[in-house]
Amino acid sequence: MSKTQPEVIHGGGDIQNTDHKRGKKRKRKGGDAGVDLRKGAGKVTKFDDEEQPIEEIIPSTVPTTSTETPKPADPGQLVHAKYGEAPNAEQRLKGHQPKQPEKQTGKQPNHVRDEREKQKEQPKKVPSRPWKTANGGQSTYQSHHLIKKRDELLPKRKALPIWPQADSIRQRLRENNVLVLTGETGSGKSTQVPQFLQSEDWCIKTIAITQPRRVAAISLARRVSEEMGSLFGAQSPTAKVGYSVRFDNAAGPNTKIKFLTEGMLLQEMLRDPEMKQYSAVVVDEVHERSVNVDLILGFLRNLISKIESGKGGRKHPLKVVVMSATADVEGLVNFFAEGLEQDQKALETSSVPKTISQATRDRISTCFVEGRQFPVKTTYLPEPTLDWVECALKIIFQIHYKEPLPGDVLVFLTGQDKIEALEKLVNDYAAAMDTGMPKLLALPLFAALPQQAQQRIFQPTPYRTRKVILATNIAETSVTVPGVRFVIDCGKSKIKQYRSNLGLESLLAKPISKSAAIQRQGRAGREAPGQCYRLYTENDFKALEERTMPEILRCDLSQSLLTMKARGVNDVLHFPFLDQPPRETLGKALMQLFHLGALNEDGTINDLGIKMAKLPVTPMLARIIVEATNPEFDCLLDVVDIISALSTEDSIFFNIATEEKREQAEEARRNLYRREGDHMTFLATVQQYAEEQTDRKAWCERHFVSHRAMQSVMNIRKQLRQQCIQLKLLSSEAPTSNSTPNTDAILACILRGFVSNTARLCPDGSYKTFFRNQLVAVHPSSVMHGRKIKAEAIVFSEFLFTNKSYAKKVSAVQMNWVEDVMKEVVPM
DNA sequence: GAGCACTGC
Repeated sequence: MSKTQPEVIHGGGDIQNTDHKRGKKRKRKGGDAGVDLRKGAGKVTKFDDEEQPIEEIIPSTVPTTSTETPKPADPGQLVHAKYGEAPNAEQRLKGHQPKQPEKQTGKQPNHVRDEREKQKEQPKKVPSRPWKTANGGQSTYQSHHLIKKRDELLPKRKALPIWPQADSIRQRLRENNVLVLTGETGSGKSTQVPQFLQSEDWCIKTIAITQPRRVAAISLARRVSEEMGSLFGAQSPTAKVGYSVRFDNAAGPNTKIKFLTEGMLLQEMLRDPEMKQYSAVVVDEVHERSVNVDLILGFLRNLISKIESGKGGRKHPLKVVVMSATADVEGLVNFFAEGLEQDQKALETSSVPKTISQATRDRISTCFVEGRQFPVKTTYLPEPTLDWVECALKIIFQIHYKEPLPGDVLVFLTGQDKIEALEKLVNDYAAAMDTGMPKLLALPLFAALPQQAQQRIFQPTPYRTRKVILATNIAETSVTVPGVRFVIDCGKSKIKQYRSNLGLESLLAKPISKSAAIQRQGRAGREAPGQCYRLYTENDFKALEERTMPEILRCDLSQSLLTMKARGVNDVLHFPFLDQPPRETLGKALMQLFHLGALNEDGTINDLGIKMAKLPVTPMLARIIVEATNPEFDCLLDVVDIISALSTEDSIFFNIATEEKREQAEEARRNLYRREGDHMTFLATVQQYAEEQTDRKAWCERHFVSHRAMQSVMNIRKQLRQQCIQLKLLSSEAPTSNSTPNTDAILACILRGFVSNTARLCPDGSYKTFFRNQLVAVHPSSVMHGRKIKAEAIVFSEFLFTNKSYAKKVSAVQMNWVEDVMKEVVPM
């Protein structure tokens, strides 16, 4: 048996997985030969040692704590897969979402439905009649395979902490419509709760279960379909388990359990406010408090109040399960109870009732499930330190000298600069270690790191080596690092905060919250008892905030408010927010929407606003798209290309580490760079990439452009074009690429969306914003950075404060253009 | 001369 998790997690046996395994086998055979997996690439030997136990590979001289090592197939660990560990690996290796077979939307023949009904009565029975697969044949074999897998998984499911509570959970939801379920990490709640509910009498429609991240939605869906012995997603229209994430909808007419990202559920709520296609909505990972989760909870609270007071148009029940890892049960119960109480007292009264009666509170069920976590011993610094990089270095070596192998170290740092600094230090000191010592392998981990480098944390630790993973808070939620027994926590993380009065985002290292510190600490106890070193004093810990400030209190609300308005929530000031954003922030966001032309003077949404809300981009970018359809400008396709590039998360022009490489890259990118600025540079890049028909990957390599980013750009571009056709902004005829882009028209449109992000050149060569006269520097990542001849005015699509105010994604404009748009937007 | 982490019709 292998002790590594990724293999345990998928086992689905598709080609990617097999490759993944092979890669690791080679690696393991290579043993202490080195770290670089790619060395052996291509030379596939034999794989008959597939099941060779790790003990036979690692000589017995290596100190192990094998008695503490949990069973590799621990279902508790499998649940963690939703944090994206293995599928993340798989997916990121591919560079984009796994391609699903063509969606099959054909109507279900009656016999299939009958099968479904039968199965519902006797969930353990196998459908006697194998379904037809797209390629025919194989289905019987496949069905046996699925059932075998399902039966194998059943004992593991039964061992999950949540299993004994199944009846209790079902009972509580029969009594009440809302259940608040606190399930610690490893309890199995995400995979089991939907399965507990699917055979209930009230459950005649689909169960939706939301996830903050795409990979989590997909990997959970795969896991649950295996546990149910069902096909998965788009494999067959009869599949009972599906998922829906951006660019990839794998749910069909027979989907009983559907995992979706929070954003997708919100979009569905726009089309179907009463959620008639669902019998239950399970909101998972509520403790992460994403903006989307807050909106979903507000909408659900309104909907439940409406249903319970008999006003809804729904014909069948709707059950809501709110699942959280931390125990803020009280807050969530009160939140929903308040909705019920308020409804009884007639919705007109806007004042929130101060007291909630016990009777109302009893209408919200609660449930607590313990997790599966090993104890973690925590150590604090006796005195505070300023240099925690140095401090982390000492502790790493202290652990390495004192503690037996295996046991990797995970260090939480704030950002790339600190990670790279510490990486260098660890490597330098490790090189000077006594040759008799086990080796140390420092592995950086942050989102901007190329995928291949990120994958290294999943490769098995080489012989007589201890991994030291140096990570940002990507390792807190998104990536589960296997093999960690020691955590070092610097107590800080970089947080993005939007200041609506300045229209500026800041990205600064701030102290983390207690719950984040506990989350980090817990990463040491996933596989065995662990240790956590906090690089601050116990008093510092006690002084931390209890919870991380929810995102909704620190982000630009204009997009959320536009979504709400489009869904018919006009009075956004009285929307039930779990945490009420300051009135001023709401007001600023409303003003912004008004200036963008999305709202009427009375604050109601207009046709333009409805169109903007339907575009999957920020309101500013949506306004630019609509502006481009103005006959005066007529540059929609070019603008869509630019917006696609602006809205991809990873940068198209990745950073280059060494000086000589950088010069090489500048040279290679020269025919992409445009003197008009970043936006026209993006346009040239997208268009040249799109024109490349033979080998786009090679094109990217030649131009030092990120292929992964460009694939994502093309996905967004396709989606935006489709949406433009639906909104009748674009005629459906095949779009033809323009001869020469009309720069002036394009920049005029960009100006319309970003009037407030404009600055003029001052005599001393600096830029100051038009509105607030605030000093702003052109970011070094811009093609406009360091120009000798400076533009008289600039427009920028990002405004960020780190060590000073930076304009990112900048274009040169003429002073009178800015004045013209300003007159139009804010008539004086 | 610099880059916390997610996500959507």
